[in-house]
Amino acid sequence: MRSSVPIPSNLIVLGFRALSDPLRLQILELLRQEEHCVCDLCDRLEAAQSKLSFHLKVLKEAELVRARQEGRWIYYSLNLPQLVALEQYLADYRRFSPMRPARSCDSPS
Amino acid sequence: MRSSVPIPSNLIVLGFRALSDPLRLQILELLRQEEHCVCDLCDRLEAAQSKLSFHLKVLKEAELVRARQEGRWIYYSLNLPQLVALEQYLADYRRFSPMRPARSCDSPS
DNA sequence: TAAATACATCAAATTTTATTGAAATGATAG
DNA sequence: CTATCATTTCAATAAAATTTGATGTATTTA
Repeated sequence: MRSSVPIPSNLIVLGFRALSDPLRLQILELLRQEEHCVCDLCDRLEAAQSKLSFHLKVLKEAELVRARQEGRWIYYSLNLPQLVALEQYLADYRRFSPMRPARSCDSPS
Repeated sequence: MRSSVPIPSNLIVLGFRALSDPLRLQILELLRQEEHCVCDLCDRLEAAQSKLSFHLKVLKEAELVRARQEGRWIYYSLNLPQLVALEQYLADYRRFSPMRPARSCDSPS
């Protein structure tokens, strides 16, 4: 076995990627209190509908939001468990990262 | 006032962006236990040196890692405070949420 | 001093992601 | 059925991120 470093799950990577854009973070900010339909988000964020639709898709594929259809509106809301999953991923660094002195580069372990 | 939705800080966005790549997460995974020099990371991750140098720069600009020079080696290590800052950013979503995440059985409190 | 090592940086090529406007879909009301 | 509204999807383009190989810069060793 050559690379023994664990490869992070795709959903984790997708999650952080989805969070790595200011507009998407603003969307989440709006969804924090209550669900919103797209036209609502368009108004609040002053962005074109197709633009928001794209970013909502990124968020949905990362499972950070959920979509619920009611009539011809689609309401988006936070998917908190996945946000918590990312939080936990980061929390593990705080909890299980003992700071050790470096081992010398040229002395084999 | 046109858009009243708070714009997330640049360091937060940079942080999540830095976390949104499998190789970079693998780097952090390796740095979790101890600091490493670049050549060490190259070996462990089987990646070209210039490639790692690029990704380390991304991580450094996001302030997720720190670099310390010793002789001709540069040792990288986690910058835990910034990881915690991102964790906190996500934790804030739990506050205004209608649901409470289940508490894990083995984490008493 | 010359050679070797560790790493950064640059430029070019490639890949990925974002933006835009228009067209398509799908629900609903008349 | 037709018109309308909310939203998605598409295609073209633009912009950004990533990879790669070469080169540059210290630092150490011979």
